[in-house]
Amino acid sequence: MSTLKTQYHHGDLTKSLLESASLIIKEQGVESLSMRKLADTVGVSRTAPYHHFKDKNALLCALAEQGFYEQAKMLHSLRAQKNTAEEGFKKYVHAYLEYALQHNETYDLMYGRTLWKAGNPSDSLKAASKQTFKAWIDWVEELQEQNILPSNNTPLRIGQTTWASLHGLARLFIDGIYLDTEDLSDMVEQMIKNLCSASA
Amino acid sequence: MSTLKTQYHHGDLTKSLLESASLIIKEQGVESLSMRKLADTVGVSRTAPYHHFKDKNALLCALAEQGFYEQAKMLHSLRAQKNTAEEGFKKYVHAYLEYALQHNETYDLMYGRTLWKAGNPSDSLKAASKQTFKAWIDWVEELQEQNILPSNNTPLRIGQTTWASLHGLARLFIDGIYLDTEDLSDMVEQMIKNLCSASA
DNA sequence: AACCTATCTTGACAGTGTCAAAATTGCATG
DNA sequence: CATGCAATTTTGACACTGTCAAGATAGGTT
Repeated sequence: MSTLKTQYHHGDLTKSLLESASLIIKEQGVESLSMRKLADTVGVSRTAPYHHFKDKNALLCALAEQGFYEQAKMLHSLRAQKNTAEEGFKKYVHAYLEYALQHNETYDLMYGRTLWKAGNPSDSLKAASKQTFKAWIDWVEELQEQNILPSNNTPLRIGQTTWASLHGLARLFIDGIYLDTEDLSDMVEQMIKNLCSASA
Repeated sequence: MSTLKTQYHHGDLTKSLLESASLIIKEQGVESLSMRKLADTVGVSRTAPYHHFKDKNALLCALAEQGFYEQAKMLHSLRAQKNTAEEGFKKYVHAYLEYALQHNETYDLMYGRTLWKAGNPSDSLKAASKQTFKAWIDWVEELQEQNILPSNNTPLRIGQTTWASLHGLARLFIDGIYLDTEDLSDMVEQMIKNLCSASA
């Protein structure tokens, strides 16, 4: 038994790596995160990180997973507020996009091709994402009952399409296709109208 | 004056490079396209491509630009068909997603972060994209007049949000987040309902 | 025939991810 | 307390990447 599992040489390399990596991608983008530079900034040799993460892919998966937990926390705190169902939904949509834009690099890892297509999403990442999605679908079902989202299809379908819409909006900004963030709130408002109108 | 500008050693390297690159990304993804391997498959030395494209970035920009022209062609041929406005729109939505999924790697270059955020979109790429977008907005205006798309906002806003929705749907599949393409057509149908319902 | 210039090649450099083997170090046991 | 074990870190190495600089080649023009 040990009191602190990773107090050997560095302190807590795993944690340090994640924090440093998170900072680097936030400030310089995922593509300029290299295992070697990361090791260097943490003050450790090139290959040390490989004893804490199998891969660069594994490191990125861990970052993405953190993102899902953060996002879930946000969702829960929003649902805890006493809002009308409609207000709650609107606030969530705004919050979703705010999160996406503010943590754009993490968002990209969570929902981008880096991990899901080009990479190899870890089992725990898949689990985290699935859980988030399930929570969303459950809420969609409620919102349908409350006549806020359209009921012309199953919760799954409505959940998929509305999520896709938010996701698409997020990506346009995140990926640098749209740059005037001034238009954003207007676009979000219009998107909400699009999503809700079918239930009116 | 020369009859064939690039008949020197290879034939038409520029064209060969684009074709080969297009094939490689289609079959193996953008991330496994390397300038060196590309040069090799075309049968030319490592740095030969650099006399035809300043950069890897420039090569990718050219590929993306081609994509925009293809997509524009598709749009025009669809508008040439004699459809009701509504049918025309529906067909376009389906066609848009079909194109995105079939040419997923090109689509990613056209609308992804590789060029627009991490990279450096060329002027002609920007122009092509802007033109495509403008054509879309013009059409949206028509569709609003024909009461197919909602009129509760400007053509620009409606164009932005509906495009974002389609884009988001496309990305979910392209990026490997959604894998059951069986659900696709259902999701597209629902998406169309979402987009159009506000005008009913 | 000579030259110019577009084209292509060879050599080189800095950077990447990551494997294998060696070195270090802290903890628990004899 | 010493010894050994296992977790941790390092050094060395390899194959790969993009791309610059300098030289070779060869087609068209004068």
